[in-house]
Amino acid sequence: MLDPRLLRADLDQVAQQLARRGFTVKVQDIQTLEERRKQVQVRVQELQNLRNTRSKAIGQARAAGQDIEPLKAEVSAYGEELKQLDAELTEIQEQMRAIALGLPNLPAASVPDGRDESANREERRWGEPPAFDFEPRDHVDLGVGGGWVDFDRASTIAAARFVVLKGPMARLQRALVQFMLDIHTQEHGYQEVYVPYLVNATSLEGTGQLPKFEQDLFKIPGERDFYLIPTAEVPVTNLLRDSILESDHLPQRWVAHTPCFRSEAGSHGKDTRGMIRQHQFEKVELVQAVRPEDGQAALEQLTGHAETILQRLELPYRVVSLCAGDLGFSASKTYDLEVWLPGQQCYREISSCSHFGDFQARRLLARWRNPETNKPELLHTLNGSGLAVGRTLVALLENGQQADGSIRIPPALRPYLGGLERLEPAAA
RNA sequence: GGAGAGGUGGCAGAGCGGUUGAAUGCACCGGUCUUGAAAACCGGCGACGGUUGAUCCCGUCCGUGGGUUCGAAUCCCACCCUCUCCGCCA
Repeated sequence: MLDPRLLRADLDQVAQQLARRGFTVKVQDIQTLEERRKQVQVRVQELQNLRNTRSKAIGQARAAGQDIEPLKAEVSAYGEELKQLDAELTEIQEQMRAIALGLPNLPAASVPDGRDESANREERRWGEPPAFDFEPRDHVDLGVGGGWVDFDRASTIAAARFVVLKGPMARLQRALVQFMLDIHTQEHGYQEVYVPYLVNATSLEGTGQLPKFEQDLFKIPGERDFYLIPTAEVPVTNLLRDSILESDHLPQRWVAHTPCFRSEAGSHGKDTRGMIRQHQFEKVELVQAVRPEDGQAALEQLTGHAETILQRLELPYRVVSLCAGDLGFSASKTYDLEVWLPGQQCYREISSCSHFGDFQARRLLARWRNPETNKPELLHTLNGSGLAVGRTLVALLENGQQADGSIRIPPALRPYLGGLERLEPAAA
């Protein structure tokens, strides 16, 4: 959520910045509503003040043994107008909140202009795409051919966009999770957390998935509705909700491994082949809460933490700065890490690292006590995948493939696989 | 699932329906004392919003939402959460 004071004080400026995203702010509607809000609120507070002071007078008059009936009649008379205006004020405030919840974050100044991903800016590349002296296959051919991956069975168990991993592939996934968690906890200073995979609507509103993007989520209806988490960002960032952290507890760094569930509504026909876009996938997520002045440096650092994983796995990648039009709803700046996939002959997103400024913190009421003012102030939050495990499997398969269909395991991962150097296809 | 207890400021914890936004303690901030620190003492210290150049001031907030009343932290109803005991159970 944006600062409501900024919305009141400089709405045109907000509209201008959001236009960079291709988002149109209904400036006139908001201003009209705001004027009415002010008018009604002033009158409501006036009436409340009258009621309070006159009610106190009743208490005093009664204590003094005076007749309080006339006073009671007077105060009752305020009741009707107050009740009506108060209801209107509540209504206006709810409308305002609904509007505010629907406004995306302001793009940071360093975010490039542009409407869609074609305008994203490549920042740097790491590693060389491998050269093959044979026609490289994609992960579906390799995985199914090796007897490690079964899409057909998954679709009979659940539906399309699910997968069954078998034998060494299931083990490889488990190894990757351990590998990533070990690096982030032991080398990068993150605390590992285990969190709920079902969350309530309030948590999703806090991080920005609700109210606008309900169609992207799996909902579990019941006496109380729950949602399957689309990313660990939701439960982990909500560790901060309604709290005030002491400054010596900052920065706060958490890492969590969770499954992620996405409905992928609206992406029909997109990436239907393979494990790139699934309803369920594993991810290791990094989350940080920092002092506002540290946010920018923290984004660079967090992105570097995710890059470390790719480097240790010897996977070639590039870093892309998302343009304003391609930014996620809550993000003010995002770097995507894109891994090279020989099967598709292109770079594909494997991690997304974002800085949210105080956008999430305001929704979450996530604060820290600034020692300089001794007042609670909003934190800045960040997160990034470190990495998406399913896509890491894809990348390892495609980049490590050999002419005979076996897969080379990068040395850094071997200790997690009992020293295994290659995945050998199951005998046909 | 059954029975009971409870949800109050950063934390702990008081609070006969009427000058209680809320005692007290801890923490925190400022000061006195001290070579320095600690201790002791003095003073300050909730959040959010409106208004303001900044104060003052005003309003709202005692789990959430309703209700009773001239007036609710305090009474009533519903819901949520926590704890204890019993049952069941990975």
